[in-house]
Amino acid sequence: MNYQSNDLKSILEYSKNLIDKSLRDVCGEDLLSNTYKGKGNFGQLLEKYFYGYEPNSKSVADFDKVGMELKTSPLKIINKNKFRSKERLVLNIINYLDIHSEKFEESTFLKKNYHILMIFYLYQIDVEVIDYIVKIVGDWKIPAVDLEIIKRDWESICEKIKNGKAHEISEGDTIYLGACTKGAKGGNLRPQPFSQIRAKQRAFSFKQGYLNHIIASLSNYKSDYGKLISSPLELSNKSFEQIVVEKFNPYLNKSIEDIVQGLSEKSFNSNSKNFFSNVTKHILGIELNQEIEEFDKAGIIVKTIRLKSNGLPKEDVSFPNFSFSEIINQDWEESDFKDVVESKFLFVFYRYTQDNSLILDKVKFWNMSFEEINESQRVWEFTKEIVTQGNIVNRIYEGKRFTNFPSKKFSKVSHVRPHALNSKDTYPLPIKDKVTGLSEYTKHCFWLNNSFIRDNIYSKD
DNA sequence: GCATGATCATGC
DNA sequence: GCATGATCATGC
Repeated sequence: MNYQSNDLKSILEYSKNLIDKSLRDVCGEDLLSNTYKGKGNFGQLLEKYFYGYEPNSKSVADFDKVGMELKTSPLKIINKNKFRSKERLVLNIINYLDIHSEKFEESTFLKKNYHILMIFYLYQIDVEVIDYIVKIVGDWKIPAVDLEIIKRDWESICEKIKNGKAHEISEGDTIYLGACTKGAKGGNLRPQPFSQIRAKQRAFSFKQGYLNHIIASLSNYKSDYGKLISSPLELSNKSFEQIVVEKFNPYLNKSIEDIVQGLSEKSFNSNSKNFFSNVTKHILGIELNQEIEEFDKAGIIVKTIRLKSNGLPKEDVSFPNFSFSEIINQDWEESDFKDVVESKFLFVFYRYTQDNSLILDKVKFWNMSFEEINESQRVWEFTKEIVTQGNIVNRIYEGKRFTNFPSKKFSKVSHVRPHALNSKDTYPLPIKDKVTGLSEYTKHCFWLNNSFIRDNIYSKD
C-alpha cells in the first residue's frame, strides 16, 4: 500500500485519493480478482482492499501507530451537494463487565474514538457497495467543548451500569454520546455485573445530529447556528441541562406578553406558528434566523405545552406520520417511533391563569423511562398488528369511521390518531381494510397523551 | 370536560 | 406538495 502507517500525513494524503471515487475506481484490480466475493460492508472492504489490513475489533485504534481510528459512514443527499448523515455512528461495544472500573480519561472509548479518520460515502439504494462514491475524507478530533459533554454522557452511562440498570439504558439518557442497541434484532442479551437481569447489547454511538455537525465541520458549510455554550469552562461545575434550564429562570412566572415585550412585532406575532419556538430562542439568546447548535447536535426535541388552568395540557403532542406500508415491514428496533421515544426532550410549560393570561411555568429536560419505552413499544406493536391484519376500521356510525388503533384507553403513554389535512389526505394501505375495502387511509401518527404529560412529565419532581 | 376523529395554517 | 405544530367539533 502506498502510505506509511506510522505517519499521519502520509495516511491522510493517501486517503484523499478516495474523494469522489468508489472502491471499484481506486482498487479495481484487487477487488475484481478472486479474493472479493461480493460480500462485506463498505468499512470492511475499505480496510482490506484500500488500506491493506484485515478488519479488526481490537481495542486499540486502527492506525494505532498514530492513535487514529478509521470510521466510515453513509450520507444521504438533501439538496444539491448538501449532505446529511444517514444514521448514527456506531462506535465500540460497551463492555458491561469491565467499564465500571474505567475512568473516562483512560477509557477504551476515549482511546479509540478521540481521533478519527472520517470517511463519508454517499449511500444509494440498489447500488453495489463497491460503487458507493466517497464524498468526505477528514481528520477529526472531539472538540474541547463537546468533550466535556461527552464525558458526562459517558459517566452517566457508566452510572446506570454501576446501579445494576444496564437493561434500562436509553439513548435519550445522554446528549451527544448515545448507547445504541447493537446486534440481532432485540435479542443478543448480555450479563451485567451488578444485577441478574440480562441487558441488551449496546455500543457507544454519536447521535445522528452530532454526525451532521461533524460533516458540516469537515466540509465547510456556512453554518446558521447559534451556540449556547462557548467554552468548556462553563461546563466545569454545571451540566448542559442545568445551564439551559437556568437561562429560563429570569422569565419564570412572567406572562408571555412580558417576555416578548419590546421585541419586534414581526418576529413575535403570536399568531405565527413558530411563535413559541422564537420565544424559546429569545430566552436562550439565540438569533431567530439561527438554529440552536447544541440541540441540533443532540437531536433534542423541544415541545411547548400550554396547560389549562386545571393543569391538563390543552393538546396531546404529535409526532411525524407513519407509513402503513413501512410499519408492517419493520421491527420495533428499526422503527422511527423508537428513535422518537429514545430522544431527549426539552419541555417548556406555559400555564393559563384564571384571567386567561399565559405564564411561563416550568422548563425541564426529559426522556422516557425504561417502562415507558416498553409501553410505547406495546402501542407500536398493536398498531402494526392492526395494519397487518387489514383491521383498521371497527365500525361506521352515522358516516363516521371508528378505528381499532390504540386509543388513550389502550395506554397511559401514547395513542394513535389522525394527523392529516383532512380525511382524504391518505397513505396507501398494504392490506385492504376488511370492513370498508379501502386501499388507502387517512394519515395517522403516534401522540403522547396529554394526561401522561401532566402526570409523568410536568408533575414529577 | 374529555376522547376521538377531523382539519387548519405556515413554511420549506 | 407536504410535513409540522396547532386547533376544532362532536358525542358521551
